[in-house]
Order: sequence, then structure tokens, then C-alpha cells
Amino acid sequence: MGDVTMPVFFLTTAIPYASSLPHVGNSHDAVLADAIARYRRLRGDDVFFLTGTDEHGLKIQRKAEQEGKTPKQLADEVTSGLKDTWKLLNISNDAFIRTTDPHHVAAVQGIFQKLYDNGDIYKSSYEGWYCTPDESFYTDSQALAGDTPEKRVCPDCSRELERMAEDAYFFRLSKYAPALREHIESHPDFLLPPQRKNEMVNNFLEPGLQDLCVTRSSFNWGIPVPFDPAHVIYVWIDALSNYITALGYNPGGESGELFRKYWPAALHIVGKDVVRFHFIYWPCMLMALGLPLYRTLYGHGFHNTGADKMSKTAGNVYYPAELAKTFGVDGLRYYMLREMPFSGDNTISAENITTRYNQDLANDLGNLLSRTAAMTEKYFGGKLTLGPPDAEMEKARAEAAELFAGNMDALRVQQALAEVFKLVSRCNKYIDESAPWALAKDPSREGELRAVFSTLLRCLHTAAVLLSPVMPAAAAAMLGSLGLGGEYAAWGSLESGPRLCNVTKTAALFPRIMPSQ
RNA sequence: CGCGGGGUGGAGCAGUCCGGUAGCUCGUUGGGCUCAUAACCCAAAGGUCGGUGGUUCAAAUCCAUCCCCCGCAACCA
Repeated sequence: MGDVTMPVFFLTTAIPYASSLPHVGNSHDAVLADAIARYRRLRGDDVFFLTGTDEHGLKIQRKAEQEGKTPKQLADEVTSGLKDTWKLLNISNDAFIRTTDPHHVAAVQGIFQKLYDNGDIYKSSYEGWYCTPDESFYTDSQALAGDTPEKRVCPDCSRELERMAEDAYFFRLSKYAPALREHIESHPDFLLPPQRKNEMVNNFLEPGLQDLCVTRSSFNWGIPVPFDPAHVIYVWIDALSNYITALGYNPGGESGELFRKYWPAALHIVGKDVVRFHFIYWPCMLMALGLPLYRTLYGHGFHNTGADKMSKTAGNVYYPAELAKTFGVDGLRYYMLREMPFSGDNTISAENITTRYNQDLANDLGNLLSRTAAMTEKYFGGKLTLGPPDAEMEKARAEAAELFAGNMDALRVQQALAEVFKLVSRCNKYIDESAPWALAKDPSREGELRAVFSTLLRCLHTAAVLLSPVMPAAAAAMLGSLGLGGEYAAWGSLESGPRLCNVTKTAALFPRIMPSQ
């Protein structure tokens, strides 16, 4: 990452299942990927940012039946709501793929056909525990123990399961396991954080891969197998291949321009729960298609709610729209990224969000802008031609930018943000140390006063640029308050800094929230 | 003996690879400032770093063993 010879960057999120609207937990993909996409663009990379929805499968078919809709109607509704949520969250994706898009459907059928023609897909039979009333299969580990050792019950409806077999198509996962292992060993960035690698290798690759069942015939809401329409292509091939079908991959001929340009420069951002599919199934599929493998997969952690998982029944679900009402979109984006460790989970709570918001955004950053703007207006009438800054502060400013960039390059967004707020805190301290209100009373010290504000305005400009990938609207408002035009939103403006600021004190950037509420 | 992560002042975490004054944020207490969003700055109190044993001049950090919590455990995105 950060390789200047490879400025092309293809960023993706996992495509959420279009059965219900995303809460904060399953919005993390999009927010994280968006921050990285914006950061890469800021650094001058050629970025293509893709997200979308997975719209096939039994769950959607069932739910649609219950609601008296067609599966497509339901998927349309959910996808529309999800797009609204992404819009609210200011997600800057370049494309949005739906697995029901005709070009995706056609490409998936082509992929399936190609794998079949090459002998990597074959027909066999799938055996599992079947729930007749529910019409669905469960694996050994999913099926719950029954009254006697031989019996199993349905995890969904608790009725007894039957051992059944049905015809199905299988993908030769086992064939590609050795090549995958080799690739993993020679590409340390293939999976991040690195400790997840052991988990995957020890649990799945080490014991040996079984071939993967890639079709279903127990439901029909899916892409039909082109030469055997009684079977539909299951989620693995359907959903995973979105990353290349969206770029115009053509299994039967020449692929589109986007594909030729952006593949395989992919950074896949996914939740840790789906790392396995992306780390094992997806590369094997790519190898079978004769395609190069993606560059990096990052499996982030979860926003948990205390001891419980986020769930509707527990009443502890946080939805982005609700939180954004209180904390603003940027406040929410900041919280989500600031509290999520590079490897590990976050515990989300109303108190936690409020504290982080008030402390970092209202008290430290917002108030720094506020007090700086107020004094610049008071002492300089708002207009200041910047002179030389304080040397020590200048060092801190340069260091913040450098450490921010290093951490962002390594996808350590939490630490990157911490570096910016170190600078912000340093600025607040600097104001106290230099006591500009005292300098202002003594006309002979005007030079010192000018240096103090030259320093502060330079630092605020830097903070705005660094924070812009995470808080785009707030960063723009900061630049606006400093009277700086669009050219100062660029990364390249950090080195020289602004020459002239025309500062206006604006309404509080992040109004403080009373915790009692 | 399945795999992985974790147990550090009241809360949340860093430090553990490469042993050597236990650090950060919040909270609490005292002080300072008055430019600012009752914000900002300084200081103090508070921890036998899960237990036990070992290596060492020295262990949160290395070794052994035990206890507790949380994920994953293959077709549930």
C-alpha cells in the first residue's frame, strides 16, 4: 500500500444482504471503505470504490412471501433504503452493484459455465439435515441435538430434521488449496490483520478443504444454472463475483475497460465474519478463472453492544439515521472509526459515543476552531497574512501529517485519527502557554501575536485536510471558517500551508451534547 | 488437550515481539486562565499488571502450569 508505482486502487465493501436495513454494525464496511477511498483520492490515487447489495437467496424469498411481495419487490425496497442510508452517511462510492442487475446475472452464468467447462464444477449430491416444513438444509454443526444421539432438530423451528440428499453442483475447492497456501505465504498483506491468517490456515486449510456446494434446488430465487435451470447458483459464486462483474469482467471474451484498469488492485473491506469466504473461496474461484488474486483483504471487527450482540429483540440496535440526528453524520463517522481498533471489536453505548463526541469534537477540535476564530477576528479583524510559525509547533504539525499518512496507509484509521487529535490538543495547550489575550494588550508584542495565530491557523488547516476523509462536511466547514478555498483542501497544500486567512467565526462545528439527556 | 483473541488504578484501552522508573482517554479532587462550545491548561489521589511456580541482578513483558471471559469451528454474509 502507498506504493507510488501503483496509484490505481479498487476499494470494495462486502455487499450486504438485502433483507433488512443496515444498523451501525453493518454500516462499518461502508464508512471505513469510504474514509480510505477519500484518503486515497486525497493522496492522488486513481480510486474506484464499489459497494452494492446481495439480493438472492432463501431468506429474501421467504420474507417476501410473508409480506405478500415478490422477492424482487422486497429487494428493491431494501436496496433503496440502503442507498438512502449510504447517502446519508456520505458514502462516495463510484458504482453500486445489485446481484439482480442483468449484466451481473449474465456474467455469473458465464462464470459458472466456464468453471463447468473447465471441469472445476461437477454434479454430485449434497447431504445434510433437512427440515421438511421449512424446506431448508442444515449442516451438522447447525443442526441442534435431539432427544437421542441420532436425532437432530431444526435450529429455526425446533422440529425434527431428516437426513436427506439432493443433486447439486460442486466447485473443486480442494484442487486449489495448495496454490492458495503458497500465495498466502508469499503475500503477507493478503489478509489483514495478520493474526487472522493463523485462524484461517489452522482451521480450514490445514485440515484440508472439501469441495464446495455451489447450487441449490430447494428454492428458486437466484440465478439459474444456465444448462440445468432446476438449480440456482448459490451465494458463493453469485455474491463474491460481484467484485469483477461490476468492473465488466467477461468470462467469455475481452473484459471491459474498468476491469482491465482496476483488477487486481483490490482492497476488499469486509467484516470478520465473512473473512473465510473472501480468503478461501474467492481466491480459489479467481484461480479457477485464470485471474490474478486481489491485493489485500481486511477483516474489521464489530461494534458490539455491551455483553449482548446488537439485535432487535434485545432493543440495543443503533441505526445510523438515529445517531446522526444527535451526533451529526460526521460525528457518527468519526465515532465509528475512532473507536474501532485495527484488530478487535468496539463496545458501543450511548455514553461512549457522547463522551467521545464531546471530548474530541466539541471540546477539543470545535472549541479550538471557535477560540482561534474569535481571537483572529478580535485582534486582526479576521484577516491575517501568515508569518513564520512557532518552530516546535511546526514540528508537531509535520509529524501529525506524517504519522496520519503512515497509519492510513496501513489501514490503522484509529491511530491515524489519534495523531490528528494529538495535534489539536497540543494547539489548545499552546494557546494557554502563549496567552494571546495578554500579548494583545501590549502593542510592542504584535509580532509575537501574529506568530501565535500563524501557527494556530496553519495547524487548523492541517487538521481540516487530515480529517477530511473521515469528516468531509466538517472539514469543509473548517476551511470555510478559515476563509480558505478549494485549493487548500488538497494534500499538497499541507507543506506550504495557507498564506492568507480570512477568518469568520461560525456556529459551533460540533455543538456540545448534554449527557443528562 | 480443536483454533484464535483477551484478563493492566472506578470505566475503556496502550505497553508484552526486542525484560530495567506502569502510560493514555474518561471519571474524581485541588489549582490556573478568561480567548473559547460552563470549553481550555496544570497538578494530585487511585494499580501487589487474573492465580501459582520458575529463569534473571531485574518480569506486565521470557518459561511452565492453572482459572475466567469472548469469538470461530466450513457451506448461517
